[in-house]
Parts: sequence; C-alpha cells; structure tokens
Amino acid sequence: MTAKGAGAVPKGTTQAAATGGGQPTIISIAERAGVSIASVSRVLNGIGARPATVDKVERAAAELGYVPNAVARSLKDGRTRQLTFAMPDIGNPVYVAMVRAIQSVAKAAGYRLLLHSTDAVAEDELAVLHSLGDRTSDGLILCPIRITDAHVDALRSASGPVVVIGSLPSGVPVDSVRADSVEGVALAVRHLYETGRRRIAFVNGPADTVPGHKRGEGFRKALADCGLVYDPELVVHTDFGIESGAAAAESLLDLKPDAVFGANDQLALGAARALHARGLRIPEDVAVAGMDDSVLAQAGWPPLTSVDLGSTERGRRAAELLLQRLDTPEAPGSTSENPTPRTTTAPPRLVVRASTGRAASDS
Amino acid sequence: MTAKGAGAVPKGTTQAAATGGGQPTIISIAERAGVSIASVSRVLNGIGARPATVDKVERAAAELGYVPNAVARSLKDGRTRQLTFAMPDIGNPVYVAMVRAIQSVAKAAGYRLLLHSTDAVAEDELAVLHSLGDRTSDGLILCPIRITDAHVDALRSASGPVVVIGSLPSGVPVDSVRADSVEGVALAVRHLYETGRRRIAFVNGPADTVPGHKRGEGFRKALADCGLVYDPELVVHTDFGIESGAAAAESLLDLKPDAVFGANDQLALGAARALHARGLRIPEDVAVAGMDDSVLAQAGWPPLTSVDLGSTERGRRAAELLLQRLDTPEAPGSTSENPTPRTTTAPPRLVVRASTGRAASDS
DNA sequence: CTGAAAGCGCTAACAG
DNA sequence: CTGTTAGCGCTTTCAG
Repeated sequence: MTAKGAGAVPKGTTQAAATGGGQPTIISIAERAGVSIASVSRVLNGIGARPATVDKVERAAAELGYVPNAVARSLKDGRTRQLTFAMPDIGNPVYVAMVRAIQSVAKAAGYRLLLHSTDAVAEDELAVLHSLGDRTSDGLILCPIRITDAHVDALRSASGPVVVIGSLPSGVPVDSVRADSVEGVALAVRHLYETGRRRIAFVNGPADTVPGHKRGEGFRKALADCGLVYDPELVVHTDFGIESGAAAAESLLDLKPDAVFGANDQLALGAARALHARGLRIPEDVAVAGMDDSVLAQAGWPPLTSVDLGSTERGRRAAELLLQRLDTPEAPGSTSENPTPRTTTAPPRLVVRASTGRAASDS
Repeated sequence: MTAKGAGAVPKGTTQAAATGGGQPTIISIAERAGVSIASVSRVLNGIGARPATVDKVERAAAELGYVPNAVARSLKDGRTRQLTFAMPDIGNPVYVAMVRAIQSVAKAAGYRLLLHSTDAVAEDELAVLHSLGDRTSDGLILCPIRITDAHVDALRSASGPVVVIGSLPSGVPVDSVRADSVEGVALAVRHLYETGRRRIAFVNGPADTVPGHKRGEGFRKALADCGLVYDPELVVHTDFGIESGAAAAESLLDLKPDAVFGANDQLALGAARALHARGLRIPEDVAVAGMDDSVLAQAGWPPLTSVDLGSTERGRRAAELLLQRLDTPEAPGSTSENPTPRTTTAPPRLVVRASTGRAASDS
C-alpha cells in the first residue's frame, strides 16, 4: 500500500520498495542505482549497458540481496522451468529410481522437479494431466499403472507436452518409454531353466495392471520357449508387496516348485521369506528370482537374482524426450496437435546373484 | 502478436485470444460470454453474480476447456502453493519416507511438492536456501546432513519460511524437527544387552555428519548405562551403504562380537551379509540390529530388528510446522525476523524382529 | 545506450 | 450486480 506508484518515483529515497516489507525487486534496484527498471533488467540479463550503469546496478542488486522473482518471469515468458513427474507410489524403489534419473536430467537442464504420488488412483492421474493446463509446469512425465479410456482421452487433449512411462495403446499421440517385460521375464525364466529348474512358480502382481498383464503373458511365452508346460496352478496373482509375496508363495510351496519367480523384488523377497520359514534352502532347494533389480535385491540373503527392467534408463529417457519437446518450439503442423509420437523401449538386463545357483539335485 | 490489445476489444468475435495459439484465458471467456473479465473472475471464484451471467460464464469456460493460469494467480497474490523439500539422497529409504509424509500433508493442504536431491553437497543446500528468494515455492523443508556455519548464516537470512529436519545449533531462529538418535541407540543397545549380548560391535556412519556423531555418542552412553565397557576396537566408521557395512563388519568379526549394531539398515544388512558369508548364524551366533526401520529391514532374512527414528513422523511434523508458518501471516514483531523457533523431537521406537533372538549359548 | 510503456493472466478495489 | 482499471515483477519493443 505504501509502495504505490513507486515505479515513477525518481527520488533516491531507497525507501518505498526497499522497505515495503517484501523482497527487493528491480524497482528497488532501479531506485537505489538511480536508473530505470529497463536498465536494471538489461544489466541483470547481461545485455549491453554502459560500464558505469552495470556497476551501479550490480552493486545495488548485491547490497539489496536481490533474487529475481521466478513467478513474474514465468508469467512473462510463459514457461516455469518446472517439470512434473507423477507416479503411483514413491515408496516403490522402481519409481524412486525414476525420480532420481529424472531429477538428474532435469537439474542439468535447469529445470525443477514437481512430484506427484497418485497412489495409482486413476482420478489423481487424470487430475494431474488436467492440471497441466494451469501452466504450473512446462511438461509432464506420467507413469500410470493402468490405462483407461479416460486416460487416452485426457492424453489426447493434454494442454502441454506429456511423456508416458508405460505401454500406451497405439494411436495415442504421446511420446512414451516402455519396458520390455516380456523379454525381461524370458531372461529370468531362461536362466532358471538353464540352471536346471523345471517347476517354476510365478508370483505375479495384479492381473488388471499393464505390467501384471504383460509379465503374465511373457511368463507363458517364456515357458513355451523352454519347452516347459504351463501349469496354471503354479501361477498366482497378488498385490505387489513383501507380505503378499510371502503369503502367495506359502500357498505355492505345497506344489513343490524348484524355483519361484516374483514379478518384482518385493514379491520375490516375500517368497524367500516363506521359503526360509519352511526351512527350505535358497538356492539349493528352491531358486528365487525377482524383477526390477531394486536396492532390495541386494538387501536380502542370499542376494537376489533379478531382472533390471531399466527404471533408471526409462526415467532418463522420458526426461530427455520431454526436454526435447520443450526445446522444439512447435511442430510445423497444426496447433500443437500431431506431435508424431516417439516411443522407445528400454532393454531388460538379467542380474544373476546367489539366489539362483544350481539346484542341489543338479550338482 | 496478433492478440494485441485484446483486453479492450468488446466485440464478441471469439477470435483474438481464443485462437491466439495458447490456452484460453479469462479474456477468451469474457469475449465468448459477452461480459467483462471481472465478471468472469468473480463467477469463477464463486463471488456473487446474476444467474444468467454465471451461466454464460460457466458455459463459456467449459466449452473452452479453461484452466486458470496458476502462475498469473501466484504473481497476483504472492504465493505459489508449492513447497520445497531438499534432502541429501532420494535413494535412501529414510528420505523417501519423509517425502511421502510431506507430500501427503502438502497435498491435503492444497500444496504441491518440489523435490531437490542435494547429494549432501553443502553448496547445493545453500543454493536451495538462497533460491527460496525466487518465490518459486512458499516454503522450504531442508534436511542437511552436515551443518556448517554457512548453513547457519543462510538460515538466518532466509527469505522465506524454512523448517529444518535435523539438529540445529541453538540460537538459529528456524523451526526444526529432530530425531532422538541417542535414545534410539540406547533402545537398541539395551535390547541387545537384555537378550544376552555382551560384546556389541557398532558399525557407524561417517563421523563428521550430525547423525554419525550423535549415534556414536549415544552408543557410548548406552553401553555405560548397561554397565558394559566401551571398546573402541568394536566401533567402526564408514559410509552409509550395504557394501560399506559388509566390509566394515568383515573386519570386526575377528574380534568375535556377539552382536553387530548398524547405524542404519543398510549397514546392518551389510553386516548380515558378512555374517552369512562366514557361515555364522543370525541370531544364534551373532545378533544384528539396524536403525531407521526402513523397508529394507523386512527385506532380508532374518527380518531385522531396527530402531525407527521416526522419518515419517519427522516429515509429517516438518510439513505441518511449515504450513503453520504459512498460515500465520506474520509475527507481530520485526520484519519477518524473530520467528520464535519451535523444535520438536520425534520419539524413537524399537521394532524387534528375528535378527535379535536369544543367543545360542544363552538358551 | 537508456527510459517509457505495454503487456503476460488474474484479482481486487472503485465507480457506475 | 457489472465494468473499468490498477497493478503483481519482469522482459521487451519502441522512441529518444
């Protein structure tokens, strides 16, 4: 209220804006340096000015402890230099890996990272997508676990650049980075087969999620490739989580599998716990393998063989794709439509550890 | 460029701003609805208006798919509804727990969360502190692992509300939430003592970090309280991390401890690995306990006894403290100085699991 | 080289 | 109830 019309006050009073309660602005600096705000802006942005002016401005800015107001700048040039990453659960090491990778790329490019934990709630994901329109961030990396029609619609009409980590139905004009679950599963199954396992149980995640579905499909295929028969009894669907894995494995053990494969490390670890509890030895009696190769894989004993589906890599690529979109002003085509979507697939990698050594009967 | 002076154009052309390439604004809506931007603003903010007007505006807004520009709003009312959380390493489960808690509180209060991984680099922490001045977020939760004089200075002159998770030297006018490491360590040591352990080895983190120091101090004190002598040989400092823990424990095993206590779960897990590798049984031969009670504690075998230092609780409280500061316009005292800092301490909690069962010789 | 002035999108007086 | 207008802080023509 006091600082009214301060912009026009040429008196070097260092008072109005400087004391006006808030942060110093270019106005405070202009007053203090006795120049116009335009000059201040120029100096601060390294645009030509007379040495004397530069000096006065820089001195004033330093004395005042000036920090440019990012919000004002954003309003002016329409970009916030913020990226949003929305994933189901920050408690899952897989997403943590993505966050790390994304944060790292973003930081290097001068972007901040806004985090959203959606708890895999579709509504939340849609809300995030919708809120892209509020211009709070320049782009979004979305990692949905289920993809509904509503997602596709929202993706179609997104009001800003989006990159999806996950498998999108074809035809959706959005960049995406996917994992090769099928090949990943095959890697593990083949490895188990080659180390002498023939009765491989599979503890899978929820069947109605994209990853759950793909992994199940991959498992079937992989068994066939190895010439093993698919026994539905040896496959269980459950929630991701150690407890769930333990419970599920518990029920499978009566079927005397010689290997348990978990659709992620938590599940595998749960299975390992069930085995330990029954006094079964890993890997002598039963081999155990997981997926994701998260920190958890090395936490247990024996260390867990696991398939790295490239979370870090996917995060990195997603961030890079997004940044590319941001740097490319606009497709020459229609109004921000027709982005000619790009898709990459991160290759899986098998990390063999002690949990899948040879079977006792095999040695 | 085309949309120049659009604000003054009263013609209901629905053209200028609506087609101007970008997102719809209140101007587009005003044009389409044939009312003034002020009316649009009022309707959109639920302030009184004639039903007919309300209707026209809402219809126009819906048709245009209008989403308010958060940046513009921020510039206007000086708040972004964003919070920043800066911690050393998002890869550490402890910080993940904090992120979760903070995100949850923030979300409930309508705030977004901005994440910064500082890699425990002091410069980065200071930069974050300094960047508070750019008004990108309304407040900061900082979790430094070391606290230098520079930190204290920066904290003193912070240009916005800050809450520190960690132990601050007294006299720094900043809210903080701390863990009670000393009592936490005591909980574990006492438990080990009570279950028959007498030669307790301690794998600690870096001595020059606040947590490392406090835990070391706590360990000494706890031993004394149990009437055990402090044997410097049984204490090792190393980096946090499973590998480090394994290596460190390795070197301690020759000293025949009957328990190994890790300053965090990773360290304890590393120790467990070393024990397994030597064929020692947990807990029959050697008990193992860790700290933080992270997800890792339940990942291994046997499940790890661990002291929960309340990461989640600390995150929650920090967020709440920060939000309180934000809701409280200003201390009646001087210009945002003298915030009469508040400090809370989260109580530690011992979680007993199988890794610290009774010793074989004791049964 | 420098100053005046026009906005970026929105809210909040202040007049009608 | 509604329209006009003045900014929030900054960048950027456009004239000097």
